[in-house]
Amino acid sequence: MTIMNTYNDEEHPHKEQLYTLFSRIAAAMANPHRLELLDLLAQAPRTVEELAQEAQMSVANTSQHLQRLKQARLVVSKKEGLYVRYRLADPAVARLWLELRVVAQQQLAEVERALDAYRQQRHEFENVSAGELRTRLQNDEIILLDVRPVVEYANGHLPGARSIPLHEIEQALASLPDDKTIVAYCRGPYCVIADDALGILAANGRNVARLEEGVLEWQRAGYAVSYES
Amino acid sequence: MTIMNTYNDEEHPHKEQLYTLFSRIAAAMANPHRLELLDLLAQAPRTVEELAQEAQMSVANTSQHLQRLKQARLVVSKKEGLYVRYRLADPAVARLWLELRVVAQQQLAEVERALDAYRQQRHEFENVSAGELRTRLQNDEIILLDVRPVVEYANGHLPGARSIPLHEIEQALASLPDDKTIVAYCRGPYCVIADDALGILAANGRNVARLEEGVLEWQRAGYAVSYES
DNA sequence: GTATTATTCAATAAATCTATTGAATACTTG
DNA sequence: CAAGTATTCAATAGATTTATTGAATAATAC
Repeated sequence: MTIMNTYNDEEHPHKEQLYTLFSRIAAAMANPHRLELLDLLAQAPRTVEELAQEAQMSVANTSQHLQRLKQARLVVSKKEGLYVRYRLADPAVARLWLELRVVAQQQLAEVERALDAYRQQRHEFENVSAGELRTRLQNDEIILLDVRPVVEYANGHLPGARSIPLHEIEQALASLPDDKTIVAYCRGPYCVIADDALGILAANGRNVARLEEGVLEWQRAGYAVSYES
Repeated sequence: MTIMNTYNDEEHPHKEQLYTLFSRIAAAMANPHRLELLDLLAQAPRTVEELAQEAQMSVANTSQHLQRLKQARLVVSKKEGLYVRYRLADPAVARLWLELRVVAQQQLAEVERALDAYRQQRHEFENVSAGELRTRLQNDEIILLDVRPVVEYANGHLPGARSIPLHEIEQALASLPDDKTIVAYCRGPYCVIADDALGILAANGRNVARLEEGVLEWQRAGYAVSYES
């Protein structure tokens, strides 16, 4: 079969340049470590060493990956005294990362399997939807906990959420009412922090449930985010 | 500085698997040719040879790139007699591609420059916004032309648009009223087909304007798409 | 059956990407 | 100024990606 093509690259040599620019963004995201870094930065800005620690990689390696992200303009850095603090270049970057996960989860059955392997208590706790959460929170029927590190809470959290980082859960037990369901959330559906927190709470006889959405997903659904405590 | 991390990979070895799965999607998009293929498939399903022709690459090379896209579940293929026809695996893939371009355009000034180089008549024609188009179309003040190939029009087009592929513009001139502004659109802001069409129309004394949005952008803005003529 | 056509496979060399290592740089503290 | 710390740079080897080429496969036409 022979096809005629009337408007192609012969006449428009600059088309390839455009696709090359777009592909550089994708290439910057085409590495599991860099995605983890983006994921962390989507929660809150961080220094190189903090990122290296959280992502369990060497500082030099982390620095190199950050520079590739920076070159693609997905993140920006600012020198703060002795440290260099990185953050996402724009909220649109977080949306792109979210959209990537949507496609992955829809198309790759492996994601479901890997998620079950990673979040082993995934099916142990009752899930609360974002909509349900809002009404039950307004009716004062539940307590909502943000169990991420404080820096992430400070960078934006769900309205009405109380910050209790995972490692402080046990000490905070006494201050939590035992007549209400405690709902915990963390970075989103691919994060285990909330599961771990709920495990501790459930072991102490509390009535618990999980919100799978993180701040990003909450925002994407059109809900507002709080920055004050 | 030393940092304590209480919930990391030591305890959760499956986390890396998840990020690896996500990165495979990005890796599949990390090549200009594959993005061009995705872009074409976002307009309409096509056979390998059609894609090779449109993207100006060898059939073998096109086939290999298509298989990488297929492996990442971004496209699916169906054997139809002698041909293999590829299409996007899901509308979410088109949304991801759109989101990638949004980030690129926002963050990379080079995109603006490359776009100007590619669409040399970019600033020659008046632009019509999607909202304005709708009202002016309802008031019967304009004619809206879809100048993409017929297969793409058949795969979905803006309501009220008339299909006149670029290479048929000259013959169709007589059938176009000369007392109305003619608005043309094609695949979106990174496509020159509409510019070329408007060039011909303007040279023939018509009053013209361009709609930068393509069907994808139109849909993303929440407007409905027609499939009938 | 044979010839034809569309697509895929296999093999290769050039280019790019990655993690590691140790050294270099830049800023702060005293 | 010297010492200490966070980050980046440079060099390297191993792995992955790419385009090209020619052969292999599968469906159709005669």
